[in-house]
Amino acid sequence: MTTRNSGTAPPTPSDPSAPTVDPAFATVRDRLRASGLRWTPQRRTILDVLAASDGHVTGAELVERCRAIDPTTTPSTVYRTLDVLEDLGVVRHHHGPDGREEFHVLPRTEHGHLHCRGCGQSWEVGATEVAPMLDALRARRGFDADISHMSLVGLCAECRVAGRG
Amino acid sequence: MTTRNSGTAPPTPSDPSAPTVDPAFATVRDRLRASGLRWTPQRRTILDVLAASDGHVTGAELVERCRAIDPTTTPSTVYRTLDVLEDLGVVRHHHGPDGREEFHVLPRTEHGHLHCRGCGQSWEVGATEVAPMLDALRARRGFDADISHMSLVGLCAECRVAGRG
DNA sequence: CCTTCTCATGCAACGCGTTGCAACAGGGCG
DNA sequence: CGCCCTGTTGCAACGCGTTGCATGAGAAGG
Repeated sequence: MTTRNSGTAPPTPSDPSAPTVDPAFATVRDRLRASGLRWTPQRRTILDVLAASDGHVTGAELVERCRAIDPTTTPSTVYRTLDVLEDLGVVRHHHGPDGREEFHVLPRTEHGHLHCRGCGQSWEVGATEVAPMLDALRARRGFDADISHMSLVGLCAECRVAGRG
Repeated sequence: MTTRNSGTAPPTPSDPSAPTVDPAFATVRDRLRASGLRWTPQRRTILDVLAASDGHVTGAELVERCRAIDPTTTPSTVYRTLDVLEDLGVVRHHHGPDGREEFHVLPRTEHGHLHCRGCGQSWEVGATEVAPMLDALRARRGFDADISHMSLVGLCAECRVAGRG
């Protein structure tokens, strides 16, 4: 294992050869340690992959990209690390229309997801847009729904007009 | 297999030795044929299982129950038949908190689902309860969400008080 | 009853994700 | 520096669900 000391230097974002990294990633190492957890080469690989990803990525895609960096990558390690990172708030996951996992990196704002079963496209839906329903559920049932895990399947405007679905 | 007759029984117990079957199941055979599809022993097995189920059942459970009737049952046949039956409206499926399939037999009214990640319980949520959100989505985005596929994960009142999750 | 057209079945293999377990390795501490 | 504790990894096996393909069997028509 190459145990070099690159990448995670807190005070100096001035290495011109290194890609610019979101500061949120830089703290992960310390946040792990602060919880008694470990910083390992495998976790660094996954963090690198996440830093280079945006939007929605499936679990399988992440595994594949990790393997591109380190061919010895194992699925179980990736999925277990993703669980840990979700606890830290680095990623959020929900389930696509087929039940497969989709991960969202560093969500700036809480949001849910819409998936069109006609064209397969998907959209984000902001917290404010579903707030009335969430409030209603909380008021009537005391149920506090996690919007970032929400995934609605249906038909988009285009596909409705086109008569798909 | 205790085949009890449920509350609102229509008055036609023609064959006393045969279990009383919900009339909705009786039409399945003809509706299949009307679509150029076939009525097979395997499909009959699955229909029998469904008729004896209520509430939410996972795919694996259905496979297992079919095997109890006919040990030669194959998963692929069961899942493919469930797809067909979903087209006919006999079942509806959604994905549980872990992404696994859950089937709902003969839904009387459209409804979505709430799953508590604290205690694992789940509840149905009626169409009217989420109608405002659906209307808003349709109005603002033209997106027509399928409520019966909706599955919200969160914390129920009890678990919130207990500080779980 | 037999033919024929097509749908359905079973099998085997696959894909995604999870789990139990033994071995490994961070990293705090003396 | 080296020990030790405990979190982490990799492996192998599993569970759920899907898919491609060759074979089997509904059911309509002669």
